[in-house]
Amino acid sequence: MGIQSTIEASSAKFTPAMRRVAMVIRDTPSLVLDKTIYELAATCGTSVASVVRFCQALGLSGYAQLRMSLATELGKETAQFGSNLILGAEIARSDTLQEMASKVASLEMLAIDETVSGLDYEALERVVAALDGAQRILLFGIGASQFVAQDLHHKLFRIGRNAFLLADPHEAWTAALLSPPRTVAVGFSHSGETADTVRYIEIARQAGALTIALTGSPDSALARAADECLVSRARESRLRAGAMVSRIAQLAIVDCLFLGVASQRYEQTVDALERTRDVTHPR
Amino acid sequence: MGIQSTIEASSAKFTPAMRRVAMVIRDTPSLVLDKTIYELAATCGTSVASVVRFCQALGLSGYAQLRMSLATELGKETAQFGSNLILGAEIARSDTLQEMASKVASLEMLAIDETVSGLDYEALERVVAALDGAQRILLFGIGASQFVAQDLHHKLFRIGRNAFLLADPHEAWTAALLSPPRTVAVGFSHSGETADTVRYIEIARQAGALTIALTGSPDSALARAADECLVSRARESRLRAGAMVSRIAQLAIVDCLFLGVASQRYEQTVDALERTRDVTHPR
DNA sequence: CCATCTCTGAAACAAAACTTCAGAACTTTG
DNA sequence: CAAAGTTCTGAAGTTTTGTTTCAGAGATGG
Repeated sequence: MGIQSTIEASSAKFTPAMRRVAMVIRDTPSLVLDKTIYELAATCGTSVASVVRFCQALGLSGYAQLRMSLATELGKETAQFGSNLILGAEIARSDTLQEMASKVASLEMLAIDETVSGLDYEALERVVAALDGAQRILLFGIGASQFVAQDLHHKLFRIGRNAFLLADPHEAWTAALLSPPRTVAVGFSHSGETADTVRYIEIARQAGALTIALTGSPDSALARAADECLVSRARESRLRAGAMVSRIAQLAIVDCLFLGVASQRYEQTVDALERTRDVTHPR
Repeated sequence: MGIQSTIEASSAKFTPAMRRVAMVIRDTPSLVLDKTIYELAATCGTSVASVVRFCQALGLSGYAQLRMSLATELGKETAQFGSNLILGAEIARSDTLQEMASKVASLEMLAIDETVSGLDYEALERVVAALDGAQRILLFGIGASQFVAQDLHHKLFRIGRNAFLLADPHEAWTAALLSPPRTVAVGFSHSGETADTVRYIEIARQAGALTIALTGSPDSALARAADECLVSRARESRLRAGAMVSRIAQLAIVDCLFLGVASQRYEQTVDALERTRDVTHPR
C-alpha cells in the first residue's frame, strides 16, 4: 500500500496538528525528502512532536521511515524506465539523432525482453549441461554472427573451458570433421541460412558432436541441422546490415549460456574471473 | 544518472574499504534503507568514516543523500517494465537458470535505457560529424572492449568508411603516431583506465587527431585524455569479467554512432548495405 | 631501509530524530 | 455554567544517528 493513499485513508482520525502535516505532504511530498523534521514542522506550523506522532499514526516507526517510504513511492511515480520507448516506427532518414537513438534503444530492449522471456529453458538447461560436460567446444559464426561467437568464446575460455572459435573456413572444416568424443558444436547465424555455418554444423553432427543452433529462426536450415536450438527474437530495422538488434538478442542468449556454465562451478569461476581480472587491471 | 551505475563507474577509484561498501550495496542495495550507517559499516567490515567517504566519492553529501537516491532508484526499479524485471539483487549461485537469465536481461535493458537517455546528444552530434568527415578512423580497444571496437569497425567499414581496428600494440602505436590530417581516433574502455588504450589516445591526440573516448566513467583517465567523451551506464553483476552488461551499453552507443554516420548519406548507405547483403546472403 | 604518501577507524563533535511532560484547549457532565 | 476529565500540543531534554578530525597503520617509491 502506498503511503500517500494511507495518509488519505487515515486522515479521518488525525488531530488538527496532524492534519496540517498531512496537507503539506499531500501538496508537496518532496518536502519530506529535502527538509529535516524541524524544518517540516515549521512549514506545517507545528512542532516536531506532532510530526513524529503523525508518522506513528501511519504505522511507521518515525520520520526516517516516512522518508524512505515517500522516496520509493516518488521514485515509482517518476519511473521512466523505457523513457525512450518509441516502437512501431521505422528508423527514417528524417529522424533526428535523438529519435534514432531512442528507436534503436527501444528495439534493443524489446529484443532482450522477448528473447529472454521466450527462451526454451529446458533446452537451455540441456545446452548448459552439454557445454559444461564438453571436452571441446567448437564455435562457428561468420560475418556479424562471428562477433557473437567470439564473445562466447572469450567468456568460456576465460573461465577455463576448451572453447575454440573457428573463424577460418579451412580450420572450421577440419575442426568439425575431427570432433573428438564429447565435442559440442555451436553454430551462430541470425538468419539461420548462412550456408557455411549450416554446413559446419552438419559435418560436426555427422562426426558425432552434439550440435547447437543459435539463431533467430527456429525453422531455418541451421535449426533443422542441429540437435538443439536456442532462438533469439529481434525486429531488425531497414538499416539491418548493421545487425544491431539481432546481435543484442543473440548476445543476451550468450550471457544466459555463460551464466549457466559459470554457475555450475560458481566459486571456481568467480575465483578464475577475479584472478584474471587482477592481471588485466593491475592496481 | 542512477546511483548504482555511478557506483559501478566510479569503482575504479575506490579504496579497498570503499570497495567493500560498494560490493555490499551492489549485492543488496536495500540494506542502505533499513540499516543505520553504523550497522552498514559493521556489515561491510569497515568504519562509519569509510562509508561517509564512500558517499562523498559518489558526489553525494553523505549517508542521508545516499539513502534518498537509492530509495528513489529502487522505487523506480520496482515499477515494472518487462516481464523479466528483477532488479536489486545480485546474481547468486542459488538462482535457477531462469532467474539468472531474467536478472541479466533486466540489467541489460536498464543499461540501454540509462545509457541512451543519459547520452550527451550535442557531443554525439559532434562525434558523428567528425566520423563522417574523417579521412581515417582509428579504433582502439583491448580485451572485452576490443569486441565493441570491432563491432564499430565492421559497421563503419561496411558503409565505406576508412575505419581501422588496431588490435596489435605495435600497429596501434604506429597508427596513432602517424595520424594523417583529419584522423579521428576512438578509444574503447569500460573502466576508462586501460593503460594501453589511454596511451594510444594520448599519442593520437598529440599527432593531431581528434580523439574520442567511449567509456563508462566520465572522469577516468581515458575521458580526460580525449577531446570528446561518450558515456555508457552499466551496473555490472559480480560475475563481471563476463562484462556482459557494460558491453551491451557500449554497443548501444556504437549503434547510435553508426546510425548517425549512416544517416548522413542515407541513400548511399542503404544502397551499400543492400549490395553487400546480396553478396553475403545470395538467394 | 627510510621517507613519503595514502588509507583507515576510534573518538570527538554536530545534527537530527525521538520522548517526555506540563500546560492549553476542548469535552463532558452535574 | 463551572468543575473534572480528557485530549492535544509544543518546549525542552534525551537519545540516536551522522559527520569530522586526527593519529597511527600500511602501502609506495626512491
